[in-house]
Amino acid sequence: MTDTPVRVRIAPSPTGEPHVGTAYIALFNYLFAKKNNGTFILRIEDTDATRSTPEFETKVLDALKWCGLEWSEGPDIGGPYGPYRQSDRKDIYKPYVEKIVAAGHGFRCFCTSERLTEMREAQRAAGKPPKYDGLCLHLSAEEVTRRVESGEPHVVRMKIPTEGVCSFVDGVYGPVEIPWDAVDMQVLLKADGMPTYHMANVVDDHLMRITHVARGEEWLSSVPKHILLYRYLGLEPPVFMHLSLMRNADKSKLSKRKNPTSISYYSALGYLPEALMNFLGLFFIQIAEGEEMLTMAQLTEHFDPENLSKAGAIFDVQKLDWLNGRWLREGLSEEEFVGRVLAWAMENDRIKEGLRLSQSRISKLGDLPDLAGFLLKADLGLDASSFAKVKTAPEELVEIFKTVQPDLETIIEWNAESVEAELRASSDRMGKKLKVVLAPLFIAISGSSRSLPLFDSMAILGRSVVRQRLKVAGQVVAAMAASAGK
RNA sequence: GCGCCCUUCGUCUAUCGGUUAGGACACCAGAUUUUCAUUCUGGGAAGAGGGGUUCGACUCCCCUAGGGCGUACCA
Repeated sequence: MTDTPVRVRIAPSPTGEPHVGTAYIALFNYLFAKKNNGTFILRIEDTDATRSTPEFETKVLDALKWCGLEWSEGPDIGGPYGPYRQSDRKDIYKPYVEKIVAAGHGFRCFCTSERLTEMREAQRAAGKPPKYDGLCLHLSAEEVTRRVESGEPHVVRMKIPTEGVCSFVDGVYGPVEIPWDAVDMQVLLKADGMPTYHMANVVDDHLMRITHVARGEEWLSSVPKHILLYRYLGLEPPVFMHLSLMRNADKSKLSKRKNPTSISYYSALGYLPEALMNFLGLFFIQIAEGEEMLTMAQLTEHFDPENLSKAGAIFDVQKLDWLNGRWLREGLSEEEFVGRVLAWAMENDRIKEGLRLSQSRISKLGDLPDLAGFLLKADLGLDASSFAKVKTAPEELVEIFKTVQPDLETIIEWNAESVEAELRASSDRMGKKLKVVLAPLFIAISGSSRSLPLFDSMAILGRSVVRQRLKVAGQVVAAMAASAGK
């Protein structure tokens, strides 16, 4: 397209467990860079100060490294256009925002979030699309100055054309037209002084010389805002490429509630990064017939962003399993296989912790697999008989699982103490004895009623594995209740 | 609700107006294997519906239906 060197980026937000969707977009960018002799960079988008944490940032970096997606510039290794963490770039955005305001393309808005919420509710009730009503659009310069100087909290919004359409060509979707009327006066600078995604993204992509922006389909409808920002700033926009999202079995956007979505879940279960990348990469190449087991180099070779499917693909674990099996038996030598297994078992001190907790509970080493084997298992094989020893009624078990699952999601830092605290609180809220709540959880997590301490086990397994086990157990229990009710 | 997008076997897809609509995963059957797995062979399985355009539509156009995303001082 141009002869400027290709530069692409993955720009994750450290607000949760690293998501396979992030790996999917990262892989696309990585392959795009490789294919075009370009540069792949990593930028952390932590402008949401309330949700971003350094712990998640570390996890994101580790997860992408595990995937084998190495970046040439990033917060950990630096580079010529740093810093690569948006919270460290706070001061960089200010002049750009000021430029937009000075040129009359943006304005300060003093509306409270309460007023905005009411406004949107009223609009919705009236059957109108919720949009900023422009209350602060025509404040006099004097009033704005006065209120700013008095320290009144405010944001900066961008102005949007009142008529016409925004036409652009997406690298994947082709020509797209979105009426300006459908675009809201987006906040660019938040009251806390941080830019919003839209502002930071445009400025950083420009400053970091990004030539192609490949990201998820959920951004497609934001493109008009971004194009407008480039125009306001007198900058040339990059090529936009939007990738269809991976879906749950019911076609909704892949979500942790319905599917394991954490990269760490797949590594914890013993999927090979080669297989995961192979699986995800298959969405970016078009193979009519022929070999589907492909290395990163082969994926690069076949990579073809011109003919991507625009329909979101369902995350098919069975195909992943097949590929992973082939990588295990065909992709590794015997020595490599042994090495991988050992490394996997030792990951995150799983074995070490498991052994520590087992020492006082066994009479011979051979008891270990029965006692602690669940720490390594991919599938516990639970069914109704697994809960035979629990005297609690199935309906009550259903209630317990239904309550505990969302409660555990609220935990910020996942460890034995926080899990214990949450489960105690959860039991109290249900008005049940801790024992009653914990007994079925033991089985859900370990597959047995005799096992290692629950809280420690849950901490060792990690939240994504625990989430999946509770989900599976919840389904078993629901089926029990259903058949008991008949 | 409004805006944008999407629609071939259960799933991922090939087909770029003329094919018995091909492949892969999954599934079923058979063979090999002391068991199991692997491997091999075979099988069932698809163009959402309705209108056009055309000698001819999965393929181009329109409508309907279904689905997805967006609609935040979240990204």
